Amino acid sequence: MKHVTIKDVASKLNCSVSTVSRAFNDKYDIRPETRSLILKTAEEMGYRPNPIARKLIKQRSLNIGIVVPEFVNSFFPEVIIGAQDVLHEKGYQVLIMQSNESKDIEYKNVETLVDNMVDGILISLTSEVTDNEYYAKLINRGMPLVFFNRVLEGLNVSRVLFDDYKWAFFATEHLIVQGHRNIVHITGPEELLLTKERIKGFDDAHKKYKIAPGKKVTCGFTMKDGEGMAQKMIDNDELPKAIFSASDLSAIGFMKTLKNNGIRIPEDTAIVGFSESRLAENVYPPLTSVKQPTYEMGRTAAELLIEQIQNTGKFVPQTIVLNGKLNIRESSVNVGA
Amino acid sequence: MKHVTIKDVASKLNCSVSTVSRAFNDKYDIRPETRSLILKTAEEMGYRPNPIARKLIKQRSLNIGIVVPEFVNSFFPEVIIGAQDVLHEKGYQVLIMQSNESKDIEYKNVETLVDNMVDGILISLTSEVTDNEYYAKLINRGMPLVFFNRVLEGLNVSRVLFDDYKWAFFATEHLIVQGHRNIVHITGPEELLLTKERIKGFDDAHKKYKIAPGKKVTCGFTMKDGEGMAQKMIDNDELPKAIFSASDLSAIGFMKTLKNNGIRIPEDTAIVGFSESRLAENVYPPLTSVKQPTYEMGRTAAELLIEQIQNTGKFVPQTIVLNGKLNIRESSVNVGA
DNA sequence: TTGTAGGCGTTATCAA
DNA sequence: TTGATAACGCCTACAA
Repeated sequence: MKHVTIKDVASKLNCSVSTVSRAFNDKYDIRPETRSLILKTAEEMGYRPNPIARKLIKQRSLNIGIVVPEFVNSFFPEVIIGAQDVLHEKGYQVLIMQSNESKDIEYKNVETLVDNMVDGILISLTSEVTDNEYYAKLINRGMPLVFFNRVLEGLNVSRVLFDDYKWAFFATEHLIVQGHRNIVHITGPEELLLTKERIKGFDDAHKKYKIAPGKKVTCGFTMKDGEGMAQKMIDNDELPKAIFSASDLSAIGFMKTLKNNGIRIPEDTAIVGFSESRLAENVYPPLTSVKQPTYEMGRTAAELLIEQIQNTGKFVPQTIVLNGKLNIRESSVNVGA
Repeated sequence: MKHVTIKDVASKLNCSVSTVSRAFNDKYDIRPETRSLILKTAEEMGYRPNPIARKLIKQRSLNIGIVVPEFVNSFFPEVIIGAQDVLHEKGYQVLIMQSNESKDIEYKNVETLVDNMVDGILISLTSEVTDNEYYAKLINRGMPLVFFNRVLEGLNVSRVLFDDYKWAFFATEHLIVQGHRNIVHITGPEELLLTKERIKGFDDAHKKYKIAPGKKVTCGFTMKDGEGMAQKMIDNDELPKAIFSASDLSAIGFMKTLKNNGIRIPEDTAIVGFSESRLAENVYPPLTSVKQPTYEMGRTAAELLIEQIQNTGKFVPQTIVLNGKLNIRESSVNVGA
């Protein structure tokens, strides 16, 4: 497509390109009448300064990139909306990229954003990313970066995360208080820090009540993953009395298979999910789940990033831990006892 | 952040920038050894051609923009994944923007993409966009464009949409066949073409069975919208025997209020949704809904766009209508009769 | 096979 | 207050 350029405007008005440029850059060394004439003419001609050329010379874009591992769950979209609200307000445009849980795509996404000279990046990692090297390099090159939700350790970078340990602890404790002694934790991908934190919370809750540690099984975050896990347990005849799942979707998939097999929830098996989605309160039976402050996570990450961009050099990375809430519903309430 | 440039590489190797450039552009007028030496050195130095500069000179970016009105529903994310699969394969990077159902943000998003010199745009409109003017201009300027799902009429542009008329007809017919004669259609925002099509389908199904036309009430696409609508009907004592809702979310919100008021589904009021979300089969009772081919919609739109980009000028815009499926579940099956 | 130079659309520096 | 000109990083005739 064709762009009207600064030259077109200049030649139409018989003035130099620098004058036109000045009119658009709010410098004061230009006569007001000239300025308004230029602006008017440019408007008529449909001229808009080309930000590509501008980027090239200014080395900044007023664009921010957001990279998420997936957005089939409502979790990331909600975070993005929070971030977007802050960034738009500050005059930034937001470019979103999703990595489909693939490390290769994630790296490509980041490169694309770097190539497009975004001023900063908000990122949540795919589960395939386990080592620091790539991002250490990026940070070293001076790209303002904030990790959220799925983060790495050992990097000098800001992070916004959820207190996975604490809420896994509470979720487990809730099941224990309901009288359960045979709880299985369906974890997320083992590489994720949040998985490790949730496992720790799960174990410590057992310790507090002096119960033998519950079993852990690794599982993905999708509904299909949950369905498969349930089927496996049923087939092996090792379905526990209670399940604490690291994701709502896998919990709901799990429930689905149980229901199809005539197993009652919570009477036969109680279930607690994590990372509340809109699904939780609408499935049957309604699912007990840990609610995370998604919108706030996006806002916080965005604010941190902007602060960093505005204070390059003297900015000290921080880690902000957000709080949550356990929504108790029928899927875990011991109606029998 | 600092970029290694072509000059750095050239001076390191004591050659000219054009030689380096050539090495990266796979032209054959370069000695293989020179080429591989340059590539190797560049790699070591961390040089990557700056696509901003490249865009400026080539006037193309290998980037495609996708603009969606929202992505809280899983509908648009699924479409995006379909489009992304095609585009990645063709070597394009995908920039996603969401408009939050606001016309202003939508236009800004489009401008940002144009400014970033994307090679084409896939777009689904916010409900606030009702006139052609803005997009007519964009098309006129030569930006390759494909509308999907939420489209405009009267523009010379490719469109991928769903046969809303047909499936609204079938959904309604299903309720009629179940014996219902008092069906209310909860529509989407009136401005949307798809809303009009669904209303037409709803009415024509009534005609076919020679039943007096059912009532229509306008409503948003969110769960809250559905909840409010149900409450209003209950308060006014005008709850019908059957509901055909233009969105799963509003249908589910509707169900929620009904359940809270002790109204049985489908015995007291039967419900059919539209645009199947993952929720449909997991809520209680499971919701009858029209399933749309989201992933395929994304693929098709992307393919159309690429075709258009590759044949600028001689490309003839097409409208592709995709098929769907009615998933019949408990929420609408007449158990009483 | 390689180098030189002009240009993509801007902004910034210096003269005028 | 305005204009010429050199960047920004790259590509591509054209010349060597």
